[in-house]
Amino acid sequence: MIKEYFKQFNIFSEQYLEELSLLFTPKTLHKTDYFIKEGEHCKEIAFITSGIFRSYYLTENGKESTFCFRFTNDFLTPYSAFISGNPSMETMQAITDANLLIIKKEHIDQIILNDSNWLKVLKFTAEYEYIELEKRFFQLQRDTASTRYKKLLENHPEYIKQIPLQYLASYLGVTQRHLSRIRKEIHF
Amino acid sequence: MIKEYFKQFNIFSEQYLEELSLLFTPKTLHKTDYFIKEGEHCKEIAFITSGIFRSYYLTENGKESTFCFRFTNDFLTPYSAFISGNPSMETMQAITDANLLIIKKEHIDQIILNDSNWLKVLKFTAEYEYIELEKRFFQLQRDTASTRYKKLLENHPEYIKQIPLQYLASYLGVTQRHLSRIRKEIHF
DNA sequence: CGTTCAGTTGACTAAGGTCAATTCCCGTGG
DNA sequence: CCACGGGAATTGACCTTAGTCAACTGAACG
Repeated sequence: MIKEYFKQFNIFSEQYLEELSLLFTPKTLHKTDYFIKEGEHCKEIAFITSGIFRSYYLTENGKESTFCFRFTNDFLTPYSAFISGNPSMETMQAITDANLLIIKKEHIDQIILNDSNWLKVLKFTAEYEYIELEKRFFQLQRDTASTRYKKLLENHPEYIKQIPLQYLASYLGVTQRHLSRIRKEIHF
Repeated sequence: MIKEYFKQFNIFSEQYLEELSLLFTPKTLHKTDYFIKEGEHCKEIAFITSGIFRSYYLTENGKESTFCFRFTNDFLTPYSAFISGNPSMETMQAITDANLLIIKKEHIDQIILNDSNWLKVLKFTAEYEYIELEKRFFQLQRDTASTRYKKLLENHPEYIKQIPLQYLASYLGVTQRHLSRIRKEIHF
């Protein structure tokens, strides 16, 4: 739940969070529907009440490179487009049927205006996202594809269970052909 | 200059920046000296008045993987260790003789305490660092080593001029042997 | 002139990509 | 219950990219 998420900051009163919840409106997406496409501006943010999303961007030769996945109880936003105001590089697509709670970006901008509690939350979020991305960067730079798969298996077994191999391969930065080789080698 | 850097935020008065400058103390490092080593906590931040630094971390087989470089007029800090308070993954080493202006982290913590101007600066910084890192991540995930080198040549020719190939190769995520191949192929 | 350090190159190996064929799985309709 | 159609995953054969190790070149400098 949204309220649960914001409680971790120990900043907002129960009543405030109650009111905040009212600003979100439900929305349903079906498998293969888009939340946002490359080139669009970020006009809304969503909280995923059910479903899985994939974020990808396009390479020069027109192929898709998977950046990340978002699951139930995650927030869903093209983060760099959200903070920069630039058009999104990412395309975010539902890979299962999904239910969202949506809030307009203009709403957010109003809420956080000159509010140092929200400033703290956004600073925390940016720092958190940085650290997570840095971890992935380190892995991508120094580990072999096989090591990356093994670590994913340890740290995020839910990825391997719930996500089609085609997307997993692209997330790990290899082809599906090669991921198959890796899986064969590991599961002996 | 430090004052110049903070002027971009249009937040601080000339006088405030003057006082701020006084909190920094000069320090000289020689080529191969360390600013911080892996495992240490981040206790100070530096502004580079002259020199070049390299940040790297260690891989499983004991090799070094170069994360980034910092030049004159950049700030120098193991950013993720700074924001998280955890021991640094990064080792930061001078690759030329260098002059720094140092400020203690405890000083910073005092200054920013409940100061919403500084909160804005730190939020901006975190978001900026996130976006820069995301760009590099995208490149690493989708481009070949050859493309990465070409882009570096376009966007940061100063890297190629000023940094030993050994470190450049590691920054690009390849061996020096392979970088040599790439250079040969490009410079016809 | 030797020494040292940075960069290049050759020969070989390993990791990973390409393309296409095949198998597996599962749902749906007869 | 079976047939078959389509999407997901695996595999084979071959090619390209990148790593390993070691020898070599070349400038820099006392």
